[in-house]
Order: sequence, then structure tokens, then C-alpha cells
Amino acid sequence: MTHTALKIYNTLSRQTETFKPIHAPFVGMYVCGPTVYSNAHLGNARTFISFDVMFRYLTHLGYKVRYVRNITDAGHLESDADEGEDKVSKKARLEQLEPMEIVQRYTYDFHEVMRLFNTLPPSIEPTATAHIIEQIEMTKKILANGYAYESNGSVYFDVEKFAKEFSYTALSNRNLEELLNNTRELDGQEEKKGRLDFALWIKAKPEHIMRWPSPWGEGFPGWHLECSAMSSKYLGEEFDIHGGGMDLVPTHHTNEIAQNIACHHKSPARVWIHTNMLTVNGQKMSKSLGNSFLPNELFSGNHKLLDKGYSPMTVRFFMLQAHYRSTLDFSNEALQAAEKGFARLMNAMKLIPDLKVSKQSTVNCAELGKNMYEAMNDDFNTPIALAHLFEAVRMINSINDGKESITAADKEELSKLMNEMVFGVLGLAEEKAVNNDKIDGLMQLIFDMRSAAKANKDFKTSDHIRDELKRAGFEIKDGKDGASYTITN
RNA sequence: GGUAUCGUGGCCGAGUGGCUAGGCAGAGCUCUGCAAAAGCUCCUACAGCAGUUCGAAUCUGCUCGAUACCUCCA
Repeated sequence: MTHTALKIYNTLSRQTETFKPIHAPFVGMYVCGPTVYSNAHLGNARTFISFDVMFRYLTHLGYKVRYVRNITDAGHLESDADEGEDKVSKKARLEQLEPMEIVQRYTYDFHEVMRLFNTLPPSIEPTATAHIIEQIEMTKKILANGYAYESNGSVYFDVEKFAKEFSYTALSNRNLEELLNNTRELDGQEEKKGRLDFALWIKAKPEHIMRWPSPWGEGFPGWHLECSAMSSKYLGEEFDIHGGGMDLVPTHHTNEIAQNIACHHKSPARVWIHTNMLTVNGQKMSKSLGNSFLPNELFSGNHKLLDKGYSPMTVRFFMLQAHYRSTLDFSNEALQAAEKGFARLMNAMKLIPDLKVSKQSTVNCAELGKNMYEAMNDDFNTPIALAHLFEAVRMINSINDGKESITAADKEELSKLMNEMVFGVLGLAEEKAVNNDKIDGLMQLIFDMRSAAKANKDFKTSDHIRDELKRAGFEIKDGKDGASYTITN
């Protein structure tokens, strides 16, 4: 089916490599999921939509993919300082709620957003709180292997010791000496031996709500441990793909690799995939900068930077128009362009079943398919794939207008290709209100009346009907074979 | 300050040594009672300077500008 091999850019090697699963046809893919202490914003959504497309495409290619995406519900520290408050419990105190109530609410919110964006659920969605035992076991093992030390009820990873034997900076490509010598803000770190050391287990303060017993006293797991523990548990000590946002590279993923090597003597993933940031006016969209959009604000248009609302599929299409490793800037104009482009694509999709077939094809479907697969095989290049999809749109419209022709066999191939790419791989979906039978019947009556008016050259009446229907949200198009309508917003 | 990445036409955004990206917007045409839709045509750009090369938006160097990471963040 494909003419070229799938190539993926690997952050670890900084190169685009041919993808070879460790145990084909099985593929293990781990993606760092959200921390559920507030609403998921569009930047988060972009990452998960990007990985959704990868998941879909790998599956489409015939791989049996186990896609693991965690939910971080154990609460990480607020800052490097030990006084830092657990994010989940802080919000809980603010809102007078139980931490798990917060977690429950925002997990639900996250799932709802993912559903609206038409992302497929992961194969396994493990939570940090359900894997405390695994995290404690991993901490014990790292301690036993000599890469961690206990200090006043907490356990820290010894980065300097680790770095003497292994590359700590392989993923981030940073200079270790500089990291070590960057002594800015060394406050209140008496418990830690080294500046870069990070917590595997953190002793709970009396007021800390989320806590579990451990060999080192009551506490909670460190920032990076859950992903190491859960990826090992569900995908093995070595698996194919590990992904997440680019901002996770220097700290979270770097430490994750160190933990895995210190525990299992193996680097967890062969290929590391990182998605780029969504920006607003050139600045990274983030919770802490306060410039983030919530999906609902985008859908409703209820945001100071927006002129109007945009549907989830418009936004998904918009995101697919940029490559996942490029930053993508949010603006009204760009979203409006995406809205129209997406509508044109969907319109063409609807025309396919009714295309008239001929004895000969004047269009080249095989070439089209080849181009699309080449684009996707080139590090999931969805913008190029979409460009070819729009060649298909022109092709379909021309056939529909009788300017090009297609054989029954080619039409079958085109239909299969388009459906698989647009709906299956890119995960787009028709989202306009479905024209139901009752409305169809009603509209047929109106069309009949309008046709009668037109036959009598009573264009005043026919135009009035068309204009009023448009105001009511029904757009009328007069075609050769009668009128048709689409429901607009 | 350190380390990276990036700077493409009105907007968004691919590409990356020679060949049209694509979407949206704009102009013209065809079709049409008029619209809409669709098709065709046009608008042909790569921050600046210098260099390598037969040839550079694409490689190298410098300059300017922007962003990210170094601190929780997808």
C-alpha cells in the first residue's frame, strides 16, 4: 500500500530515521498526558491531536499499536524549592474541594475536550495515584543501584553520579558542565547534594493531603517518576516511541531517561517525538502566561481575541495545516481561512458517492495516493498531505462539473483513499447538523414552491425565499439537477 | 547570561542546492435569470550583508529581529 518507509524525526539523534518497531507488528507508544489540576487548553490539545494522528497512521499502516497516555493526578511540586506546595492540593484548598474531586472534574473535562476534537482514546490511560506501589518499587531499585540517596524522609536522584557513567544530556543536547555551574537560585536546597538532583519521593508536610506510606515515611512520588514506572509496566523496559510537548525535553524527559537507566539499565524509548508549541501573537500559549485559550472559549467565540467561534473540526484542520514540529500561531484570520478550507474539503467528500463514472479516467488516482502516503511517511507531514488532498478536491469538483471523468474502478479507489485519509488518518469528521428526513421533506416543499415561482419568472419571490432561508441558517444552491441546501451556523 | 530554534508572498503555512506547495484573501473570466458553489487565469515570496557554487530562499559566516528552554507547563 505504501511506496516508501515511514520516517520519524528522533529528538535523541536529531535526525529523521526510518521507523523500525522492536517487535513488529507491535508498536509501543507512550505520551505524557495532562496534569489534571485545571482545564486543558488548546496548547495541550495540539499535542494530543498530533499524537492522535500518529496513532491513527501507525494503526492504518497495519501496526498493532499500544498507545499509553497517562493522567497526572498525584500533584507535582510547585517549584524546585521544598516549600513548594502540591499543585493539586493548592487548588483544592482554594476551592474547598477534595484533591480527588479536582482530579475527577478536570479528567472529565479533558476527556470531553479530546472527544470533541475527535481523538481516539488511548489503549491504556493509567493514573499516577493508581501506581504508587510501582513508583515506590522503582525508587527502591534506583536506591539499591546506587543512583539515589535518602535525605530527611525524601529520596533524591543523584544526577552527578549518574552523569559520570551515562549521558545525562543525551536528549536535551545541553552542556552538563554549564548546567552544573549555573548556580542561579540555589535557595533552600540543603536536602539535595547536587543542584540538578531531583526528587523521586518527597516527604509530605503535615498539611499535605495527598500522601502515601513508604519505606521513607509518608510522602508522595516525585515529578518524573510516574512516567518511568508506568511506561515500563505497560510497554516494557524498552519500547518504540515516547512523546510529549517540546517543553518536556530538558527536564521531564531527561530525568525520565535517567531514572529508567538507573533502574533497568536501559533507555526506555528508541524514538523520542516532541511536538512544538502553539503560540498566540508569537508567544507560547501557557497556563502560567495567562494567554491560553480554553477549548470552550474557542468554540463559542467568547474570548477577547476572537471575532467569532470556531468548531472543533475547524480547529483540528487548522492544526493539521502546520507540521507538528513547527510552532503554530493562533489568529482570527488563520482560523477563518481554516474554516473555509475545511468546508471545501468536506463538501468535496460529500460529492464522491454521486460522481458519474465513465469509460475512461482523465484523472490519476494512483499518483494521488502515492503522494499522500509519501507525505505522511515523511515524519507525518500533514500539511503536505492536505495539499494533495486539495488536489483531490479540485479533481472531484471537476468530475462533478463534467470537466473531468473517472472510471468506476478509479472512483472506488479514490473514495477509499479519501475516506481513509480524511476521516481515518487525519481524524476529521463531518460536523454540520445532519440533514434529517423531516427537514428534507420540508425543504422539498419549499423548493417546489420556489421552482414554480422561477418557472413563472417571479424572481422576486424565489430570491426572497432564498434570502430568508439563508437568514434562518439554510444556504441554497441552485444546481443543474435542482436545488440543494446546507445548514449553516 | 548560557543553549537552541526560527525569520517565506496581504494572512496562515510547506519545502530546503536548479523543477507550481497548499489553504484563505484579492483581481479577471466561464457557468448562471441573479446569487451561491465550482472550474480556469493572474497576483510568484523566501530578514539584511558577504561568501561557496555553473546555479542559493535552500550551504557557510556575520548582522539584525523573534521565540523557546535553563523554573511547574503539551
